[in-house]
Amino acid sequence: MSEKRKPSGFLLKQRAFLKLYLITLTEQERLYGLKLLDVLREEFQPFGYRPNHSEVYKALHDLIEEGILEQVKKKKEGMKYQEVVYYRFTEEGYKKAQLYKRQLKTELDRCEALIRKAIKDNFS
Amino acid sequence: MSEKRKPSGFLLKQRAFLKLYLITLTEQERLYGLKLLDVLREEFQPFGYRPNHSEVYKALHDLIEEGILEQVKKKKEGMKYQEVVYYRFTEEGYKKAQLYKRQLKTELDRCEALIRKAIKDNFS
DNA sequence: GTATGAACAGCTTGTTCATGG
DNA sequence: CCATGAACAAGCTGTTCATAC
Repeated sequence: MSEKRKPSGFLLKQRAFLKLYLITLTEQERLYGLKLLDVLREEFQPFGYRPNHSEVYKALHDLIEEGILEQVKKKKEGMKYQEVVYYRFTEEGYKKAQLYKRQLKTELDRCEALIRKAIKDNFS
Repeated sequence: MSEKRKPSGFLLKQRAFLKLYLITLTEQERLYGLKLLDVLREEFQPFGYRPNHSEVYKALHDLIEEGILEQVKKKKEGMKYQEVVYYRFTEEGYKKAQLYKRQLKTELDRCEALIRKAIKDNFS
């Protein structure tokens, strides 16, 4: 009775989108959860997109389960006691991350094409 | 306890996307449910998107509830008995539809910008 | 088999709660 | 207050069932 469902292939999901950004941000700079959320919200604010904290944490946890990232618990800079969770690539993780990014590039190109088609088909 | 949830403003939903196409197709040519589905599937097939029949019906029903479209039950061309449901704009519907399309144009532009930003941010 | 529609079930995601510093 | 995480619940969407021709 419980079958797995095949997605119709509409636009990509928020979770995948966030995972892509989290990989790229990890390549650039080591940050922790809520700080990543801040950065993302600021980046997307002009685009009317405001992710919530749970989605970011779940995306990070997904990347851990896939063996791409691992946690590093550290004291927050300047704080004596506040411990926060930073992320870095695992041994195998960077290679896996590059593969994931290549897949997402294809997916983003597809979505862009779909949206451009809709603009063309409905507004020309 | 049951609050309405505020969307985070990620990409537009499939339902809205289909409603836009159904309005435009109704402007161009009068068709019925499953035929509209055929047309849409053929259009999107190169883009890996294959909507299912329920989503198309639900989108049509939404447009009826919003007072944009109405049903016209007719015999299928060449068929004596097979009755199918065609759609046309209501009296007020065409004006409402143009408003909806203007809103969707803004939304599609926003989504395109978001995707282009993601490509730029993650693949440059 | 084609067509329409509703009911159901699974997936996605936003809100709330719990714990700790 | 900030930070992390899990539990919960609402919303979206794919599959199945029912009805009719």
